[in-house]
Amino acid sequence: MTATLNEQMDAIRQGTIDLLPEDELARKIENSIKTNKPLVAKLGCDPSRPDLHLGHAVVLHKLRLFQDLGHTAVLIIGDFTGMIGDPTGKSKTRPQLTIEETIANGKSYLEQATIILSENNLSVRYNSEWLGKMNFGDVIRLSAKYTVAQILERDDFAKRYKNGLPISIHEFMYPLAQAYDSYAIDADIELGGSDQKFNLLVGREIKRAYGLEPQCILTMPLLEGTDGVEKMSKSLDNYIALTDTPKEMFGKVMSIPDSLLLRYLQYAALAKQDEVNNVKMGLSNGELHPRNVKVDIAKRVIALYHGEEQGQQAFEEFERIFKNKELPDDVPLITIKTDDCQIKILDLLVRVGVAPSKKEAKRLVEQGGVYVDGETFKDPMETLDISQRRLLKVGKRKFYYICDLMADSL
RNA sequence: GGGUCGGUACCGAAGCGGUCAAACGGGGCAGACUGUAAAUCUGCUGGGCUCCGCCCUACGGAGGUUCAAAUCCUUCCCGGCCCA
Repeated sequence: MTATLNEQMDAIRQGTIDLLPEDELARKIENSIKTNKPLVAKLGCDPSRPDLHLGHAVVLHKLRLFQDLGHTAVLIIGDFTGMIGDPTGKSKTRPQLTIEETIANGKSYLEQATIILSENNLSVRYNSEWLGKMNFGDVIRLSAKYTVAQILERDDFAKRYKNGLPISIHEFMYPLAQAYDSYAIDADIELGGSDQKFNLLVGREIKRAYGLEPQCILTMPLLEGTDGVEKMSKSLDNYIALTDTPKEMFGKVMSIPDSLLLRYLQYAALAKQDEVNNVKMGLSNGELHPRNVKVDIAKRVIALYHGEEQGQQAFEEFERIFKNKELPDDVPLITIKTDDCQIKILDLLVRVGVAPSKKEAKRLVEQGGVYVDGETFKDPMETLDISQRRLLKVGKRKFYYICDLMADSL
């Protein structure tokens, strides 16, 4: 542990929304330096959605920082709480998962999380380990430590209650269960998205109620998804997954609205505050072009997860397709079995999978979104000869080579 | 337990016997434009066919009334609110 108290605090503070209470954390760090004992930094994760994206990455990178500062990261896989389903930010009750599902998801979560986290000072715990052992009496004792009024302070509960939407009792238990995790591992600080603030604070209270030193809390902003409005989430399909290919990442970053540039620069590309300020100035005085800034962000995001070279390649491919309107470098070849190398264009679109039904295929054609060998294909009733390889393009970015199965093998 | 209101397409939300595959908004898709897969504008948005037309499925579930039901009746399931 080489970083001084101030260095640590400065690094930790970067980009946070809440860091509470700061002086308490400073004391903990001071003590940790003195006694040479690492702090326990906790991050709980909900394995109901096992696909990690850049939104999750914001907090994970912060947890990584704690590791880099010599502290211990404890990742709690909420296999037990997954069965409750965290209601945070939801206007609806979440579906509950079975134990088997949460375990499988938890495993996949861990694999992805370690793309960012170091494996060295990482401890992974499943909260069924302690929550699963509690009996009804334990649960009642836990719930006795919090009041309905306190629980209802939480914004989404309050809103739902006011709007006459259902809240199940078990949802009240979620924050308590999460808080109990903090007690179980004796966390010094818990990280989370800004929507987790309430849950994290419950962790403070519960630890105190059980006679331990309260935890500090740290929240990071919720990164907006590629639509620019909603927070990034899989269910809204506006996410950039950690496991997306470089090309996908590049395209998705390029599709964010200009208004999100600085957010992504800071939280997806992990630029430091002064660089963010410089870019902000550059954009407003016209020195920097938004498109180029976006390209830079895209490259840096890819570099984080796939390496710099991949970033450059993805960039070149993007230029090729969208600027020069050329072909991507890996157009898939799809072979189709026909009797006479003739196929109706509608059938073809359904077979290839670009349209779920013939109706939709028809619409695509009628709207001029289907091209064969570079020419717009206008008649939905027409038949295509595929005795030779044909290039099918649907919309702006879906490319396929189509060929009859028999012809291709010749 | 009683009363009352409600459950409509991917989501929100109109419709309350025929003119309803269902207004409107969001989302999604396609096109135009552009500096980008930004923004803006336009169109489309249940499925099948012998495709300017016809047919099938669909308005919480199951029955029923009617020439005709998302719309009326019965019953069941689910939810909100009020009373107990």
